[in-house]
Amino acid sequence: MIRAVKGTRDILPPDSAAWNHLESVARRVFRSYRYGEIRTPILEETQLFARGVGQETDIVTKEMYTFDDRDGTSLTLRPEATASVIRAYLEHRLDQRPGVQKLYYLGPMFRRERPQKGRYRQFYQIGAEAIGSESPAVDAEVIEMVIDLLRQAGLQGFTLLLNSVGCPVCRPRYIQELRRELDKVSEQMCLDCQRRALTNPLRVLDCKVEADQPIIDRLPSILDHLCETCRTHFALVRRYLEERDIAYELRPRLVRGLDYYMRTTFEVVHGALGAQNSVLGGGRYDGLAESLGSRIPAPGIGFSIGEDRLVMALEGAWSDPLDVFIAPLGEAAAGQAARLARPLRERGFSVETGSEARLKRALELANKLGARFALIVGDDEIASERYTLKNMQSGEQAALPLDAIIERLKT
RNA sequence: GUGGGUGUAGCUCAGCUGGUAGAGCGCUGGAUUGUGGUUCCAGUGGCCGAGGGUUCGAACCCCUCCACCCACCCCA
Repeated sequence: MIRAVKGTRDILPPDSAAWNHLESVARRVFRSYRYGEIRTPILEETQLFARGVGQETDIVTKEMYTFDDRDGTSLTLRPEATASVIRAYLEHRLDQRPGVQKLYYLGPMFRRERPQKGRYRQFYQIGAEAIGSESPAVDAEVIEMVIDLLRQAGLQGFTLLLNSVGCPVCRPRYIQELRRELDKVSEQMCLDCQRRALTNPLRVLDCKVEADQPIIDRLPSILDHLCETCRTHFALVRRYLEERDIAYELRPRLVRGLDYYMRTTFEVVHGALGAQNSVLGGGRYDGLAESLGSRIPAPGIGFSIGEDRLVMALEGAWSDPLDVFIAPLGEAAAGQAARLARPLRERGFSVETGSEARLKRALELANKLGARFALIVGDDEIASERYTLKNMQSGEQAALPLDAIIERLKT
């Protein structure tokens, strides 16, 4: 048998209802902050990600689905969306439009990693970007919005982690300092850290090995090495968040894996997600446009939610119950059942019409389908134009005209 | 890419020291007339992940693959 390819999966009903619910909450929240949807291609030129995400990142070096098009152009299935959004912003000169450009997106991303809990090769992200301003007030609103979204989606027990990773002025100085300190202590650390100390010292801060923690705690903190501009920016972001009553944990050790992040970075974590406890990640990326070769600046901040993980973290399956199961008795009744179904559907009720020969079978099926009501349409009903509406939970039933049925369904 | 775990019915699993498979749930039908859920009865369903080996005989032991899951790396 042909199966779904590794790391991809089918999302079937009733599970898909939870996804739809989450997506409609997200759209509603985005709209309330006046973000508009952007739909970018899933396929982009490889260069976009190589330069945007960062030549040295894991994503670019080993996780991209890349292939040559027939004309030889190298194409890649998008591993994330921010680079595409910035590309579109520049391509369509959105910088010429008034105000901050506020865009949201949702859809599949692709990374060729070993799948595990909360990690797929095709996974879904819901994200947003606010482009065209360096103001810390924008940072605060973006974070406020995503927290709002999580709340409205019904997520409980999550933690917002906040940090600043500096800018091209202060980060290199910090990394230099970090390297100096690591030279002294790295041999006491785990093998991974010894490797990281040489290749990517910032990653050492992320190490989860228990024995390394005291050592890491004594390493210099980026927050003590921010330049003046970054320091005031971060102070303001924090103040604005506090003014909005948004609780966060300061995590000077929070490092993001994509090269383009600068200044504000944040992440939301949730227990019960396994090793992949991050529900969302985001940050500011003021230099991204330039690294794509643009002369037009596009300073911005954004986030992206791991939809697969958020769905996993949301407890209780979202169900979409069947309102009415119509059980026609006999061939004459089938036509009448269809005539009754239409006005009910027009009013937004979900309706299924059965075709069971015996009422017993029809009710059995209505029960299995989880119908709230069954509507029995037989000869008596057709003659009197009063149809038997049965409440499947209580078992109560009554013969009612159509308008009364509609009223009853609303309960 | 590296480790660990697991592969038996649609699903969740049992199968003792090797004698060619079971349960629960589900699904289908029955307990007669236009009343479901509970109950009872019957039925459906499996090249025991694949290939090879040992053996009179393998779901079970050995080898090799493959798939899925979890973890590392890294990230959503």
